[in-house]
Amino acid sequence: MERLLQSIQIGVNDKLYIKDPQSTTLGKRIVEESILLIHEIGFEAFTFKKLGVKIKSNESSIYRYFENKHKMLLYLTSWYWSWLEYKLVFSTNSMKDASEKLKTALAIVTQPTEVDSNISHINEVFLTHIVINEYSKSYLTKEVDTNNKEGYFVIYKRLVDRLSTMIKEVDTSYPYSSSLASTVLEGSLHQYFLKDHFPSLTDCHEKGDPTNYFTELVFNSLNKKLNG
Amino acid sequence: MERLLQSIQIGVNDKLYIKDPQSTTLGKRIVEESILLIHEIGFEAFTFKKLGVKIKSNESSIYRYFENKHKMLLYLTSWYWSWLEYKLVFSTNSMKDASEKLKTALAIVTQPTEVDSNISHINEVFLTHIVINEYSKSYLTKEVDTNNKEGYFVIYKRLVDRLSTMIKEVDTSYPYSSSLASTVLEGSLHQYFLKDHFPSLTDCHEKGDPTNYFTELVFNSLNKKLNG
DNA sequence: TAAATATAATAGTATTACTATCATAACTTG
DNA sequence: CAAGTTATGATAGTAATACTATTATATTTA
Repeated sequence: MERLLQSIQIGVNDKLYIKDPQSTTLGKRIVEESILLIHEIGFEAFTFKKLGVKIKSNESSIYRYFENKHKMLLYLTSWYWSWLEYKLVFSTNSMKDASEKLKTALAIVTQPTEVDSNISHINEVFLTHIVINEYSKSYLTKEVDTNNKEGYFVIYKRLVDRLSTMIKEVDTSYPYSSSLASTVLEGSLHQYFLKDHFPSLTDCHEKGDPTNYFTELVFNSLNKKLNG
Repeated sequence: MERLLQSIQIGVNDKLYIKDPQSTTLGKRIVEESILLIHEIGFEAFTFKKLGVKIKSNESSIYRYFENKHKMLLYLTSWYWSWLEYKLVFSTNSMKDASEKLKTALAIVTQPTEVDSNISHINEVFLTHIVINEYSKSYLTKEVDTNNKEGYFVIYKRLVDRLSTMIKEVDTSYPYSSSLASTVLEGSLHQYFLKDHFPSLTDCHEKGDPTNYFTELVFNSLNKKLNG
């Protein structure tokens, strides 16, 4: 799978950048180092000026790639969801049994990202951390609806839809497949956050816990039980 | 219940303010109008200067009540969770059957806030909207751990704990009571957000849907079923 | 080699998120 | 009711942010 992923272009909405950062060395460095810097100091404290210093380039050069840091966050998180979507599709598309398929899908979206799969200059471990800590900020804004109309969230929406479809394939009669799918995706990020900062609010302390918790949650909600 | 609530002091951590806004007319106006303004323009665009203009007072006077707008958000959201906690406690403490109790609790925490119960100068409908749209921002920061140590999230944590305890009272063997409780609280806010901005990602379009969805989700996870 | 393009350097602006100081208004207590 | 205390208001000032604009200098390409 790693080899397959290496040859694939992770595609994000081209309105998210002014100039495609994948197209130049500087662009790649901007993306690469922005992940490290946001991870390090957090999105609030992150500025293009600081990034410029870090990459020994100029603030104004970064502005030629991204309109502002919010669009950059949308770019990075879209990249992440696109990457997850590929992992999901490759792992499940050959599967026939709907329950096994859903089980695999749930594992993909709830497992921790532990190794940098070296697709590119992008550090997926740090990026996952950014998604956990900052993704909500990308849509909890007054501009959500316009941003949504411009297609900035299509990849995430498609991912929820894929999960929702897999849920329906296990139990057609279940009326909350979209809610359950969105709960799993959002909830999984939340459980990882709680594990690090509010351990008393979660039971997911060990590696496989989020996957087990959400797998049980989903299959207990559906008529056709796993392995049953 | 409304009468009971009227006589109760909603208590928030006193480190969240410099001077207790409940203690003066100006303080109450600051809180009252901040809710309207944050609701109107969003937390990012909200500033003490703008609030000063709105309440025909001075920026510097507001700084005498709150250190900064982040602490103000923590104050407002703490107030909200405290209010919800009282509603939860009053509605459930006389109940004996664990399942019925949990069912009632889930209804309280997932129901939409539709009427301003007129406890005070605080508009609970708008405040609920603020919690849905801004609460995550209060903890998704680099300062979470220090803020947490200072007790800024105690009320929320106590609420999750109450829910978690009620879950355990229905099914002692369930190993994810804290995760389930935190999923319900966070997930409920998320479903309301999706309903307004990403309707395709949720099935909760009608009034009672979030309550039904989460009630089913919880009871299907537990051994002792509702009405069974 | 000239032209085109990308990047770097510098300067400048409005706004934000404050702090500090001083004046005045309002309330409190002797 | 006067004097003191405290609350509020007005103004000014600062460093940082989030940009825009301009010009200079590399680097690439035709």
